[in-house]
Amino acid sequence: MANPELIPDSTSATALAGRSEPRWERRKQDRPGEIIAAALELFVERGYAATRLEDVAARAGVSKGTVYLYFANKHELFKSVVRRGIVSPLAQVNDMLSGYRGPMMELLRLLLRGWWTQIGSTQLAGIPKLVIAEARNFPEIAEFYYSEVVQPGTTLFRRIVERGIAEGEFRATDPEALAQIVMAPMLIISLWRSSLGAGRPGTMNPEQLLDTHLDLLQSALAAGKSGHE
Amino acid sequence: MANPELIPDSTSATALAGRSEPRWERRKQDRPGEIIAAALELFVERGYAATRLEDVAARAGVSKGTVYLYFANKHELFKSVVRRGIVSPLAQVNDMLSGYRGPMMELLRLLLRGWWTQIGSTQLAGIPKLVIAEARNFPEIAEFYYSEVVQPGTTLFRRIVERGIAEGEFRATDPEALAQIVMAPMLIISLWRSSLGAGRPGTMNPEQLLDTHLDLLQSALAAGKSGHE
Amino acid sequence: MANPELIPDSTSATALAGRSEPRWERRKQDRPGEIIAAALELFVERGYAATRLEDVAARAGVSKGTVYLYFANKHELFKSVVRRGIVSPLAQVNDMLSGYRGPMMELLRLLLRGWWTQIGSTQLAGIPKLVIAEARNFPEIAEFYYSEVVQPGTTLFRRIVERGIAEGEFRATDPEALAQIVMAPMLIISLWRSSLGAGRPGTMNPEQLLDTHLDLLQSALAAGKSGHE
Amino acid sequence: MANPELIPDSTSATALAGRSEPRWERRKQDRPGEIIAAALELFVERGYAATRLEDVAARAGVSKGTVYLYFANKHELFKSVVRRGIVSPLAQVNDMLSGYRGPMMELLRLLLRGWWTQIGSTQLAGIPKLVIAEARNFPEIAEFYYSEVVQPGTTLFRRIVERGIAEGEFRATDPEALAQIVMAPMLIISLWRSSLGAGRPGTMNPEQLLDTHLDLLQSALAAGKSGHE
DNA sequence: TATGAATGAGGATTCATTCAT
DNA sequence: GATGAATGAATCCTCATTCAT
Repeated sequence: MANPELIPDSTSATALAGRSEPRWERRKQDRPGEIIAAALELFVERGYAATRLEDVAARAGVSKGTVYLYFANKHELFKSVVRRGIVSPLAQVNDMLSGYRGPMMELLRLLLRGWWTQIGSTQLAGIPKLVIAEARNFPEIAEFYYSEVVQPGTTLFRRIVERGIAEGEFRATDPEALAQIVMAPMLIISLWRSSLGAGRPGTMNPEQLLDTHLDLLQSALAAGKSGHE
Repeated sequence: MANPELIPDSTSATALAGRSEPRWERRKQDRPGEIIAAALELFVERGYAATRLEDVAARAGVSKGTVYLYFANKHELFKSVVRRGIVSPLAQVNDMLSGYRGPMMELLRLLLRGWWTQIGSTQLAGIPKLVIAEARNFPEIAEFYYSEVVQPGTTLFRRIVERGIAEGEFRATDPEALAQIVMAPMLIISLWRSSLGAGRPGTMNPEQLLDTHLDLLQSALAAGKSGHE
Repeated sequence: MANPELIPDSTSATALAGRSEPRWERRKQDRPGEIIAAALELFVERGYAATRLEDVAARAGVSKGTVYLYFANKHELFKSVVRRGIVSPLAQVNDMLSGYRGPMMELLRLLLRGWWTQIGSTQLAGIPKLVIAEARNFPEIAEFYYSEVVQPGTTLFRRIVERGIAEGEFRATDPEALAQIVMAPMLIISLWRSSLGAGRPGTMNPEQLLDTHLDLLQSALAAGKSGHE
Repeated sequence: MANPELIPDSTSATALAGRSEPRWERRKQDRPGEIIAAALELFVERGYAATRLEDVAARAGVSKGTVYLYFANKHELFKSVVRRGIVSPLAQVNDMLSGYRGPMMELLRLLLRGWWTQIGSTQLAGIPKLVIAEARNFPEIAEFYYSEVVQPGTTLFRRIVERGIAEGEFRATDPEALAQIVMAPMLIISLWRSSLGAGRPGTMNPEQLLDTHLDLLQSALAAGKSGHE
């Protein structure tokens, strides 16, 4: 049996264009893709255990048995949902990075804003909630997410910060903690949109939040250079 | 039947003293308290659905039937766990605030460090994960958490910021977004400790993270004052 | 959890008395015993897979869930049925043997007739069919039955035969094959009664069959002594 | 639709020659024959319910749908397997009998040894286990097996015995019981080979068993003539 | 109060069967 | 004829909940 969730997305030329559609659009006859999309919605809405396979099937427009045609069991379906939900964002980020030249602060701005248009505003924003909620019950997923998202993400931002410091753009600060602080608002936005904020539109303005966050970072990192001299 | 989870915690004189024990310690023969404590552990570890009442009973050292003596059903037990997990932190925060006089930046430092010793480093840090994971299935809990924690918390920090700006301590910034940014690392720490980071000690240094966060805030908010003049 | 099927039958003073009741009668409140008895009937009637746990529960007069209170799953219930169905006959046989003194031919007669009254004419006669039908799917049961019934049984009869030969009562014959031949009619009777013959009363006369078998054995083994001289 | 299982086997000239190949060899493109052969193996190995049609199809080298091209459903496939497994042996026996002249004891020896080479040592030996295990769930098969195998077989051996007695070759004995005793070892061998003994090569020596059986019969029946006079 | 045996609704999973291609 | 994707009835099993003691 083929592992449909591992089929890489063909291309991503438009990655920086700001489309809000997920990269892995539902193609005609892409049964596993349709099932994963339906499962993502329901898992995010209700959580793993409260999601019945029958509902996933119904939302995907197939029968219960069809789900088992493509996924060995609920556990595997969940893992496929998360894997695909991780693979796709990673590709987006790589797109954002490729060939960047310029100030580090500008890169941070590009990444956070790109994250919002490519990921944060899409269904993919539901993945962190899923992973956080089920990490204890899915050690494999936790390990996967840690090594494929958390670590690379932290490393990415740490390197940007380190480069900024090295080039005199930023003042000296603990890079590890700084990287975590830079990423924090993205997590807050994801979680809010897929959890408490789900029924409360207007309670959070993600773009405003990200912009304020970037402004503060710029001030803090620039200020440090002269302010402490 | 009494609602044990609503019994207020006796006193809180030692709130700022830095104890790491939860305020609602298990008293002798405090059956409901023991059950709630056991339930909190298991709910955080496994999630709501994956936690069996039988295991809660076993961990509390009582029988399955006894749980139903104090809680109408699993739903109510969960709500009691979260309510008590919220009531307690709120009391702590109020303690931290009462009678503060001094610079706002110092108050922020006091609050975040106090949060770590009083809440973040205790079992109570598991509550946010619970609420985030089950918000969709427990609208009542979501509403409760939103109105009792999120809104008051945001308001609290917003007012501090506004006062800091008014008094010339901070530069002008969007207070709502800033409040969310100030709180973000506390959420990140809570979630990390109760989810992905559970089996990965040493991957996060909360106190370092909070300190760096506070330093950046200080730089950013102070920098602004002159930087934009 | 206690292993109810391993609780030894209290006594067996009446072992040779020819009761047709199973030794492990259903005691008041012996839930597991009642469930095993019901399961034995249904497994023999329909086979393992075609027996629904719900039907077992219904025949035992309990609910579905109660079955799982005493047996981890269908597999374990089946194993318990077979184990108890083996333990009991073994005790019977030991009773028949204890303290026997006399001619070996008489012992064979005693064993086969005792088998009929104690086992062959009771529900226990259904066990061999179960084991034969499911041996491939239950290697553990197969191993258990082989080492606890087939081997000891063959050894028992082989020793009787060998002793008969040594004492000049029987003529020399291959003891292993002879033991299998001596036992064969018991298996034929068991299988007939629990399978093809179930709806065909009168098609087999087990006592007549055993008597004829014993007569033939007597003739064959005695004849040999002089016939080959 | 043709009933492929009723197509008679072409010839049987070599019936007494001792081939160990089944008579109904798989001919080129004999789809139903291939499916039945695969089904026989799996039914014997696992039992009726535990055999999945998909596995039968796979072993026969066809697709699941193809099975339904030739057999209305699983039930019918099973009946076809058993019918063909019965038709074939019956033809073998008839071959063994045709034109026999000589002592009855010699005929018994011929039949039992012929049974071993033609049936007992082949896959056909699995049929009795199948029939015994599923008799209750397949009354039609039970009836068929009873009327086509058990009754004719018993009648055959009864007549041989009666003739032996009438001609003074054997001593007087209950012919019905005797017939059953004569046949018993064949059943024991079949069941052993297809069940408990499947993973235990060397635990039974069928030819030795049959020879000992025949020797005992000869002694018993001959001895009787003079021994009881 | 406290217990734990008993219940049965709910949901994951299997697999015989169908049918469009 | 042949295929195998799709279906959904059937059944195992879990666990929240009840209640007699």
